[in-house]
Amino acid sequence: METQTVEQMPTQYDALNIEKEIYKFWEENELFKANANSDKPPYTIVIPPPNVTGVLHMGHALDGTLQDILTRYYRMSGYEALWLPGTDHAGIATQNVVEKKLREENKTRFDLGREEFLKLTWQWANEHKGTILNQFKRLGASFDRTRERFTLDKGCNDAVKEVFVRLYEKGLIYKGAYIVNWCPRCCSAISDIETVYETEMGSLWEISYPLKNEAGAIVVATTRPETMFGDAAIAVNPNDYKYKELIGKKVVMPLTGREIPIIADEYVDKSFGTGAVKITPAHDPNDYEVGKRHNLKSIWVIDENGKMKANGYVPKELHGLDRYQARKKTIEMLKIQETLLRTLPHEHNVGKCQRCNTTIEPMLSEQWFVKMEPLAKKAIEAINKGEIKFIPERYTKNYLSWMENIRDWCISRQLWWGHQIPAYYHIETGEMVVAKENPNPKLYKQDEDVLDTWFSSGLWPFSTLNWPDIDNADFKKFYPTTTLVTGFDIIFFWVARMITMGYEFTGEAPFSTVYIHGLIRDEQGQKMSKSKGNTIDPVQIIDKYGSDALRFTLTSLNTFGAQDIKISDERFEYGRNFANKIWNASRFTLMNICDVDDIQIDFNNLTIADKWILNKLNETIKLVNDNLKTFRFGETAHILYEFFWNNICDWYLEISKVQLGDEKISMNTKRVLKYLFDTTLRLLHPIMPHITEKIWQLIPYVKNSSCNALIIASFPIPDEKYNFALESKQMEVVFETIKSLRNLRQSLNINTGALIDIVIDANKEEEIIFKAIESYIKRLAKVNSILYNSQEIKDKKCVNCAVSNSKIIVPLDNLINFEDELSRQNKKLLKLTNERNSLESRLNNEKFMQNAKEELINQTKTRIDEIIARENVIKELIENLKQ
RNA sequence: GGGCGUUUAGCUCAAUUGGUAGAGCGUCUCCCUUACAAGGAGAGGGUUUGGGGUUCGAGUCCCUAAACGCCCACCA
Repeated sequence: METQTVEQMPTQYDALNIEKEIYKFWEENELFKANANSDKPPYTIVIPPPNVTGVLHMGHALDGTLQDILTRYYRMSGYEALWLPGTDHAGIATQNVVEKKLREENKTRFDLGREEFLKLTWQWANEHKGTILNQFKRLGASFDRTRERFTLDKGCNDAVKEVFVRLYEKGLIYKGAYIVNWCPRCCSAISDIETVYETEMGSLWEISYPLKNEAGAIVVATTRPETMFGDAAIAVNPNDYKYKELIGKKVVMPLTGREIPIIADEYVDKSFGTGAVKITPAHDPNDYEVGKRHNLKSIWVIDENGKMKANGYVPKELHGLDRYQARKKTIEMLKIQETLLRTLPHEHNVGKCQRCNTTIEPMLSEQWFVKMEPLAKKAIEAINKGEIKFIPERYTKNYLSWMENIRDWCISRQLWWGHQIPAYYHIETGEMVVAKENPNPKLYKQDEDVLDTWFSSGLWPFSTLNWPDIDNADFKKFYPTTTLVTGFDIIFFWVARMITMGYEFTGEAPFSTVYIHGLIRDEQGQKMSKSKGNTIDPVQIIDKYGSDALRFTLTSLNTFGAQDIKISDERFEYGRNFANKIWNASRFTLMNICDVDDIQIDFNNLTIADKWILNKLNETIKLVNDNLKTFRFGETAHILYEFFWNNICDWYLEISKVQLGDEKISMNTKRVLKYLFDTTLRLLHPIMPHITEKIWQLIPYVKNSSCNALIIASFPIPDEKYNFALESKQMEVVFETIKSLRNLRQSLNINTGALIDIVIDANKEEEIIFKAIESYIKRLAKVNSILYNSQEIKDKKCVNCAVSNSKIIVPLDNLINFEDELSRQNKKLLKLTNERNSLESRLNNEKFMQNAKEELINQTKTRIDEIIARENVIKELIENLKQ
């Protein structure tokens, strides 16, 4: 790393350059690389693989930051930490991108053929693979890229085939004809959870179906008149007296004249619409079930592209028409025939393809499914036994209710980009063989379909560790993984599947903890999306504010259990300002400790302030450890911010200026400063890795031969020898005194430059404390002299303030506004009196005395004594002011 | 329809087993004091969404109402 002297450090932190320099340092020294042969206990996180087509968004930035914090924390805490990176081949998304490019050249994938198309897609994927993970690097991600994986690489493909074959042999994978969610744009089946429902305003059309051979008709209500050509029956509720007589009769369909029966089925809701439903088994899931019960024929009238089929069931005028045009045309035709009775406005939920937002067409087709129930069983038990914990816990319920009502998973996709299903059909006989390899390529042809992307993602925690080779070092060392970090939006898509697959194939939980964080939203709480144009690009934020600033801000916003995290560009100023504060405080410290010796802190030569800050640091160490262990990231950030800014910067550094000027304690103060910064930078490192690494390496002596980088330095743990309860309490007097005097100066409008003289009227006990802290008071409150004899200023005009149980008197030569001062003191007194009254009423309450903890009672008594003493001081002041 | 979450200062959010509310930003004063104006010092600002209950004591626990948000289910 470049050497730089403290004097050369600019007054503003140059995040951009320093972050690049530091990341390079980590990479060149291979500090992210995990060692499968080490003796340390493992800590493993596998990245939720971002889409290979993707670019970094704020969700990744948050997710990545949290994973990096954990990885760095455990790495520093003595674990063999592995954060395993990789990308997802993202079946539909990637294929869509490549097809779009082809379309620009007026080509389709069919023009190229499967082999050529895949070649092109691989080329594209390989070109883009690096993009997103390189963007993760800007975040400071300490993942081990020597172990980087891709869900479609050879190893993952082997794992997928192994899993598919085993599940098939167990009877847990089957092929069958069912109604699936069909996306006419993607031209593929999709699973239930890839279908999102949106409420839309539509119409409910009432169509009259005349009875056969007699007068009268039955009126059905439908939202989809274009499917009527596939009707196989009209259904009514068996208990519906309106239609009792009609059950078993036939109707003649309008437009086509085909005859269909009227049947009775419980499924029909008497109160909805007209109480009569047309049944279209090939194009509606409920109708399909009804059809099965009544042995109805499935009639396809819409094809894979969402166009009307050109068959005998569909009127010629509609052949090849898009489903929406066909709907319009059908209505027109019905109107002419006067069989359309009414059109009612109707709000309903329409299923859309999660990927392309096209309206789903429920369609009967033959697909591959995973039988989920037996697999889910183990995954449910695991949670109930506590083998896997969700954090926050409430997501457990979510997960369980989904698992308990799980339905079979449609895993085949009519795409080319993905894991091709390892099923082979005999060219002549059609006999099917499911196997990892084609038994004879001359005789067998592989199934054309590929697997749902989430099928391979579901194996990610072990496929990336070289499963099914369970004897390899990585799998042995790092599986099961430790923590999974992700957003709640993919619990079902991904987490649930990893758990089921993990148990089925490795016999154990793929991870012990699932940490669920919130989702990033814009200032208004809206989801960020490109189409809304409300996205904030993390890379731009890093360029503008710095990576550590981004990380710190995101972390601080991610308080425990938060499910929305609202951000705006300006919010990152918070992190930037903090980074800058760290930078400048460190500059100050480094300048002052450049000649520090390499000797331990002399505990016999510590000042009250030293002991206070060491005590505070020790408390902070405990809090940070506790909060990081329990995934309280936002809280950790706040604790560190508060400690660094309010304790170190606002007080200790100012006090250290006094101490550094005192020969007797100067060197020991430097040692304290060194220890303080060394330790605090370690605490901050997981959240703000770059700036802390940079500064830490500039601290004299801390970078020794056994550890030349903060990233692998040990994380602080609390140590009793730094507990100084008494001195910490005494320091409160310093703070109170200085604050009171500052307050006084401000309210009396005393020139900031002017030094004042003060007289302290204290009891013996407190006088000792005040004498010990005189130098701090003088410096920080700009005091010239301190006297302890109030007699000397008896006749002077004075203004006073109460501090602890003492009185600080400031003689004034110039006039002050006694009215203002009086009201200020009265206000203070009132506040104290109110507090005392409230506390006293507690003590007077028998039940409180019975029920409250003794400690609390004692605390209350002590507090009352304190208040009384202060009240007396203030009352006296008020009397003086009145005179 | 079922489930979950949220509601605290003008805004964004804290408050770890119930002990009497804090921070950042914004506002107002003052200050370029030799680490930092991306800074320092100080001030103002809250019947903790409404109602009821348990308790000596409730932002915190229970009931209830409302508003907002999310997830699941998918009635033509």
